[in-house]
Amino acid sequence: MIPIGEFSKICEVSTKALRYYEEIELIKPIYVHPKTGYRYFSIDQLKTMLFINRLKQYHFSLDEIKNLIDTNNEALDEQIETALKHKGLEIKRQILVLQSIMRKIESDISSIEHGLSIMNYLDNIGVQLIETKTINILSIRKKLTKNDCTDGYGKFFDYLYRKIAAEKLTVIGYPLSIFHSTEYNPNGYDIEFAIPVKEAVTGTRDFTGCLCIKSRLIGSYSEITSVYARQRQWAENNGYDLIKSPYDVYVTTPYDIDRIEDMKTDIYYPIKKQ
Amino acid sequence: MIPIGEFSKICEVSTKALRYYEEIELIKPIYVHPKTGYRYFSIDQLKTMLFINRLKQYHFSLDEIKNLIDTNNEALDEQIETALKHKGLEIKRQILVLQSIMRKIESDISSIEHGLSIMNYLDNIGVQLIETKTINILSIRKKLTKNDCTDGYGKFFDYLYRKIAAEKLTVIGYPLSIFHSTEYNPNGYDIEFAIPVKEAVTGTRDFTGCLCIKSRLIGSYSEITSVYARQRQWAENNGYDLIKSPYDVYVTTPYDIDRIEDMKTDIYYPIKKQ
DNA sequence: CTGACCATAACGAAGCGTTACAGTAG
DNA sequence: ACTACTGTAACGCTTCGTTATGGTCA
Repeated sequence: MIPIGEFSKICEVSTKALRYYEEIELIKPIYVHPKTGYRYFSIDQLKTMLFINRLKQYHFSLDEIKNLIDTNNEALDEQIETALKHKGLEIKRQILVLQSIMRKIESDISSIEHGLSIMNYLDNIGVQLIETKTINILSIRKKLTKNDCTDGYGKFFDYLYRKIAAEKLTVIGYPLSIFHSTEYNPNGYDIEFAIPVKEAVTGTRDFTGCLCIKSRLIGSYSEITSVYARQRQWAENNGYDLIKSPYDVYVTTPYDIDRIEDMKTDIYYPIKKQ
Repeated sequence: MIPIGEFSKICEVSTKALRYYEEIELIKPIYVHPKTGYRYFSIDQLKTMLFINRLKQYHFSLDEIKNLIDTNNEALDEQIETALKHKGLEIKRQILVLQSIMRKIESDISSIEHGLSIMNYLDNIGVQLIETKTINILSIRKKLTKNDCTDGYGKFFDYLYRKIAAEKLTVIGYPLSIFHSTEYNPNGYDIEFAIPVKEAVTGTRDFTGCLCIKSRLIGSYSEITSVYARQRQWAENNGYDLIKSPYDVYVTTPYDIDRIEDMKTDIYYPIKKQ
């Protein structure tokens, strides 16, 4: 029977934490004095506590840990193994994210060292006025949630390309996606994926030409907001209003190139004179 | 003049977030209608907002961002560069931590696949009873905060080794550290760093021998709690009480070996019969 | 008039740390 | 009696998301 303070020292877990763990029913003292409320733990609970510590070190949340401990001992190890593998993947993803952040930070630092402001690139985003022509496109329109987006749009284009192959259609332009919902919507996006084709068949439609501004985004798609911001600024300065459904033309795709930094996307935004 | 909803869409920042940012004075609308309270932003604020987004992506806290933005524009870029470099180091550290977690997870998974429970190693920690001899040590005693600890104890031993070299003393044993404070203390530790030497000179003292239990820790020092837990369990089972000031003897040091997994540390805990 | 947009206000979440105040073990 | 330990209770931190309720713009 070990009082809370000593238990705390052995496991290197604060008494506050131990009380909190009791509250959320993660680990309970084996005995609580009915009058004083003093908590007492057993030597055997050390093992449990060390297990909890280890999982915490692996970035498991207390809730996840609780689920792993609550499990009755049948096949516990299997569940732990599954959980560990799962967490391992999560950690790997985090590492990749951090590494990509590192690259961006380094690139920003080198910008500054070359005398450029960190947001300088914004003013360098070119904007040109262009009158697009009406083209025939094969397309599917989808309402996507945030999650769908992180997976990338590849699967939708795959679908279109399969259809093109099956029906022997003739591709006459780069793939594009048309954003029917306004740019940012926490619930999801309404996006039409399209590929220009020669033949007018079922599933194709006319994509009407109009007056647009066009900018080229080079590099990761995550910079897209900057382009929209710049276009809006340009429109304001030149007396135009942005109107419905901007669209992106993928001049290169991830299939074509190795490095995200080389990706090229043209952003078109329909406009009209104020 | 852009109302909050549109501004939100352009920057991909929720309106709730924008209102919160106003509250903490990170970015304020240029105009708030006095009667309706409607917020309006300017096109120029897009740039600021995108800058904030970027720093957020780099894991800057809103507070840090605020400080970088509040700064009057003199030498702003220099400050940003400093901040970026600093954050870069932080990210690098995080990557290292995550990578070490990955290795541990993988090792645990392989344990389980070999039919071992994940906490199995605990029962394999050996404990032996031993009567140590009194030795002469050169030592310094320090009160350390948590931060000092994460840096490692190297610098303290460096100090001792320099002294040994300067005074031409004879080393007669492995370096050790004696924990005078009880094991876990949120405010810091009271630790004595020592190296056994032959000569009795200023700065040396007798380190009195006593009855101890001894366990060997192989691998990262972060498993130390497990050893303490195991020793306590052993003591309980065998009718001993742990008494003051456990100490660690570094049989290998980081200088000697490449892989943390090969590190060997002997943990001594003085005991007495109940 | 309707629907989309905006406002304020208060609570919640994760995992404890931090007072503040008072009883208890040895 | 003294001191170190323990108890409960309540608020704080960070960054918004989530209702709930009601006014406003086109």
